[in-house]
Order: sequence, then C-alpha cells, then structure tokens
Amino acid sequence: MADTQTPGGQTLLFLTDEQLRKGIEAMFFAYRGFTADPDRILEEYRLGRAHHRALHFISRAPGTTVNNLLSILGVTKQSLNRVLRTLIDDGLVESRVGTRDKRERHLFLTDSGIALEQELSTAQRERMRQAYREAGPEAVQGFRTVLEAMMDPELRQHFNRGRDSGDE
Amino acid sequence: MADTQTPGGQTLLFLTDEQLRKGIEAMFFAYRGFTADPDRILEEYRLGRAHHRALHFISRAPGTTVNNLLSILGVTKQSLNRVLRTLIDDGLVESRVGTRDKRERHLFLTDSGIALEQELSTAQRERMRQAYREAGPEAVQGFRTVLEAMMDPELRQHFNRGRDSGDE
DNA sequence: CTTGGAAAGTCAACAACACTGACATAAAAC
DNA sequence: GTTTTATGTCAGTGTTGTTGACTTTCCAAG
Repeated sequence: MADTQTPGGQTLLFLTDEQLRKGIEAMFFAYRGFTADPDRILEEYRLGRAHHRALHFISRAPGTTVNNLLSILGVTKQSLNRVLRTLIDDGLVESRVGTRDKRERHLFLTDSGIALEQELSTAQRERMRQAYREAGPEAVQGFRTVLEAMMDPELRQHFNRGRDSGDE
Repeated sequence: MADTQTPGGQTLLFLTDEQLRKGIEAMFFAYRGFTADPDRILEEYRLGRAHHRALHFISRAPGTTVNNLLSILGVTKQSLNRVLRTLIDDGLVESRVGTRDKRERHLFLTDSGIALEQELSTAQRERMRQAYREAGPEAVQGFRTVLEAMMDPELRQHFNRGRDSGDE
C-alpha cells in the first residue's frame, strides 16, 4: 500500500481509482457471503432479511421501542410494522404496551424467537469467525476500523451505543 | 485482540460471540453508508441499486456477455433482463450481437452510460477514500483481507478475476 | 378541564426488484 | 438432425421498501 510521511509526520495515502474500485467490489461480494447463510435459514421459516434484522436488534436490546428500532434500521414505520406483525403473528416477538407511556410498544423475543435468533446468529457468527481466523488478528482490527469509518455519522452512533465489552 | 501462538506456530484467535456480533453489526451499518451516496444519485435518474451494479460490472469489463454478468451478480436472467432493458431503453447501455458466437450479446456503456457510471463511481470512491484515509494503510490491508475471506469461494473467483494492478 | 397538536402505531395501496415456471428463437455442438 | 446453449419474453408471486390517511394516546397551553 502506497503511503508516505509528510514532514509534519502525518501519514498520506495515495489511492488509485483502481484500488478504491477493488475495495468497492470487495464490499459487494463480501456482503453477499455475509448474508448467504442466514438467508438460507430464513427461507425455511418463510421470513426475509428484514425479519432477521429486527430479531437481531430486539435480541440485543430487549424491551426496545418501535421508534428506537426505526432509527436503527432506517426504514419507515409502515415497513417495519409489516415485519413486526409477521414476527408477532408467528409467535417470535411479543409486543407489550408501555407502562409509563401507553403509546409505546416494548418489544421482546419469545422463547421461539430467541431460538430462531440464535440459529441465525450462530450461522452468521461462524462465517465471521472463519473469516477472522483466516485473516488474522491485525486484519480484524483494520477491518473494523475501516467499516466504522465508512458509516454515516448518525449510524456510527447507533453502532457505538451497543457498546463492546472491551477487547481493544 | 486475544490471540496466542500454538507450539506449532499457528496463530489462534479466541473470539467471543460479542466480538463477532459487533463485526456483524459493523457490516450492516457500513453497508448502508456504502450504498447511501449512489442511491441518492440513482434516485434522480429513476434507477435502482440493481442498475448501478450492472453499470459497474459492464464498465469494468466492457463487452462482457449477459451470461457472465448473471454469474457475477447472482440473479436470475429474468431479473437481470428487466434491468438491462431499462438501461438500454435509457440509452446507457448498448447490446451488440456477438461476432464469433451470434447467440451472445456483448454489453457496452454508451457515452451517457460512461458518464453516469463515473458519477456513481466517483461518489462511492470518495466515501471509500475517506474511510481509508481515516483508518490508515494497515487497516486498509486488513479490511480487504477479511472481506475476501468472507466471500463464498465462487464469488471470490469473480473477485480475483478482475485483477488488481499490483499494489500489494 | 378541555382542546389542539405531537407522537406512536396501524391499514391500504403502490413500486422496485428479486423469484419461479413456461415458452420462443437462434446458433452452436455433437 | 437432434440436442444443448445463450438469450429474451410473458405471467405470476413474494419481500421490502415507499406515501397517504387514519386512530389512539399523551401532554401542554389556555
């Protein structure tokens, strides 16, 4: 990777369009691999990727409100509602009316919801673990750093809110 | 990052579910950022992400056949056909009957196709460049390594076929 | 205490883009 | 000359996004 030090000590990167394009394609192909395993499982349950995302974030923050989920997922409430409706009808998610504010719905996974989320999550984690193993520890650190730098600032907040239990 | 050396010299990584889940979320949020800029541009042209992907790979390999594009993009011919027809009708892509094999159609960008692809590509490259700059050279290397390890083997072939002009 | 606006969620209709299945045409391969 | 391959098309379906219109609930200003 071409880089030099300026007199001031700052590292400059000279990136050709070709190198950047390669990174773009890597994102494209990798994302396909990233979603492939869960997609296969979801098919059996007649659910889609949107359901997976909802399950994931509800699992991570049980009791979260619809509104909070909306801002994380970045879709319209109508779109999310259809997804939640399916999950609730399928008995995977439970929606409890808020006690403090009755307009809010707090979302929880049911036992079967937890089971499915685990199944999906495990498949995806195994892919990730495999990739991490193959690439090595320094690569993993770089991977995470670049991904974070690629996020919109608002999404980065969401990302950093669900705090890491400190491995770095 | 926790890692140790085995007596044999192999590096082992001990990855918690939490660390892996964090990587999963990073992919999710980063991919959103990754597509955000092109999506905005595409909206003005009333095109979608599928059109962008087609433009990208035609630009990358001018004269490519429909079949080749199909295997890269991993969609059905019916799906790709709808996209290509729009692009051809909009005068962005030209389809030429093959000379050696007249069953094949070779795909090329028109001048306006090249212009749009450039516009999209530039926006996406700028995001990537920004992220690379922010993360630094070692991070970029790791980023690419992990992404490649995450791909399905078949897709990895496609990725490596469009060869890099040697920066590593 | 009432009223009016904001917030949360729901219902209906529509669009983009993926899918399957069936079929047509032309050219190449055997 | 039959089969296979490459491409295109038509019809139908599903997921996931969109907007617009609506109800219920909450809260705060009068």
